[in-house]
Amino acid sequence: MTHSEENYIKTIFHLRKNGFKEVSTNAIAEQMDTKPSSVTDMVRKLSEKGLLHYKKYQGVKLTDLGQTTALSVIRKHRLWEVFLVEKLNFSWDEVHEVAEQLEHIKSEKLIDKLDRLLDYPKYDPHGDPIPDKNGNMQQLDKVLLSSCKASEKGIFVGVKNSSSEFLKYLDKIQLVLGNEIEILFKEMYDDSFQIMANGKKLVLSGKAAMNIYIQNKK
Amino acid sequence: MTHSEENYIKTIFHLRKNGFKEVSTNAIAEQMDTKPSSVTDMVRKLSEKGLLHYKKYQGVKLTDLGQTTALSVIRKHRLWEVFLVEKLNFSWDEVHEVAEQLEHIKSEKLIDKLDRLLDYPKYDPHGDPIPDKNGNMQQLDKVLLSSCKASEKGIFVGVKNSSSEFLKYLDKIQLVLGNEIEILFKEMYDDSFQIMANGKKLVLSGKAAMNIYIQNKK
DNA sequence: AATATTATTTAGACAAATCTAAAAATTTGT
DNA sequence: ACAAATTTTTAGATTTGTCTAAATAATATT
Repeated sequence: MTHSEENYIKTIFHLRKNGFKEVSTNAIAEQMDTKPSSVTDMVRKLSEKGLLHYKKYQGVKLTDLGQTTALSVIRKHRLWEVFLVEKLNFSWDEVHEVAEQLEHIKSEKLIDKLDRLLDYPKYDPHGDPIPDKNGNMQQLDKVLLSSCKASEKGIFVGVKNSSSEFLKYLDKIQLVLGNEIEILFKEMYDDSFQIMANGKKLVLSGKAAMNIYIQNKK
Repeated sequence: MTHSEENYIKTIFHLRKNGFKEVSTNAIAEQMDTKPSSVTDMVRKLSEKGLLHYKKYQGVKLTDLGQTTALSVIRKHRLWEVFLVEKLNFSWDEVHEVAEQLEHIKSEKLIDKLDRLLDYPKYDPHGDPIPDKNGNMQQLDKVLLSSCKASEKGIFVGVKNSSSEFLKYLDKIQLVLGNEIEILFKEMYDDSFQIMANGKKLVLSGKAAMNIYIQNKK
């Protein structure tokens, strides 16, 4: 598989996960910053290779082989991200770009050994689950902060958007994965939140709250 | 720079080092397992990019920019090899292929941090020197075992040929980088050597002796 | 020095991944 | 339900890196 093919498969996997049944040509094109006509060509090729189901005008769906392939690439990406943060002291907003390259290195032995070096991590630096060798991953039942009500408590376990700007913003306000969060107040006017985290009071905009996952405590 | 371009530059650097003034089209083609006509095309392109000097029918020579580029790729390759052996417990005969892929990852920060993680190694697992950020490397004044005479002593500091077969052979006879070697006898009939290494007597063929570098003790 | 051999380049083609522009199919709106 | 808007596909072109086959230049041989 080429880098490009792997990127298509990975993108289709992510798009499908985000609630689409069949993934449309335009959606793929937009996500990958390419033209719909290019997507049609590639999708046809991937279909011939048995990685996805494709019928003209009807979008695509990964086959089992396609799923497996996607999970393998995602596993590599996330393991490399952990390596970059844990072993090389990258900050969590710097790792994505480099991991995009590293995920295409072909060596099963390399990934197995990397996994062992990192002590078989279950989550990447952004809280996303890392598939194991068989493609199984441990998904926390997390909810968006924006969907929570006043007085609820939880633990900050992930971000929805991993853009560098958002991650740097979280660094600045010292909100760190694993922090306990208590919702003090929700402002209905603009959907902003007052929370207590890490012993400090914080105000989060509605936009920020829509990108923070917390694991609810009952 | 593309992977392919980097591979050409690296190959040309190595060929030139091995005693050629101008590197010929055919030599490059043979080394890279491609056709001379492909080399001509690529060499023309690299010349336009200012990485090497090229005049028709007269072979090529790297420019300063080309040298620098080659050393940068070689630095990455060798650092990754150290990482694979030291941190992931690869054996020295398994690292080359994976490092061939990793050497093309583009991130200066990554390499700087990897260098630090490994504590700024000066040599790779085969004894080859690792260029620093400025392209400087510490070349030992080593000689081939095959060029030595009886009673000479030295330290095994490198291999000329890093083929997997040769490296596995050395593993089998337990000859390890850093071992002290004493030449007991050179058999003129077939250029084989009797040596003492590691407290053990070994017989090395002329072929093996031509691929073992030792640092002479005066 | 003329000829044979070898090395190198040129010309034209191909596969991969992309693009633009136009055509066709599907979906939407009234 | 039919026209309008949108989505998707097709057709043809481009770039990169490669190839084969033929032509040309350089080198070696006698």
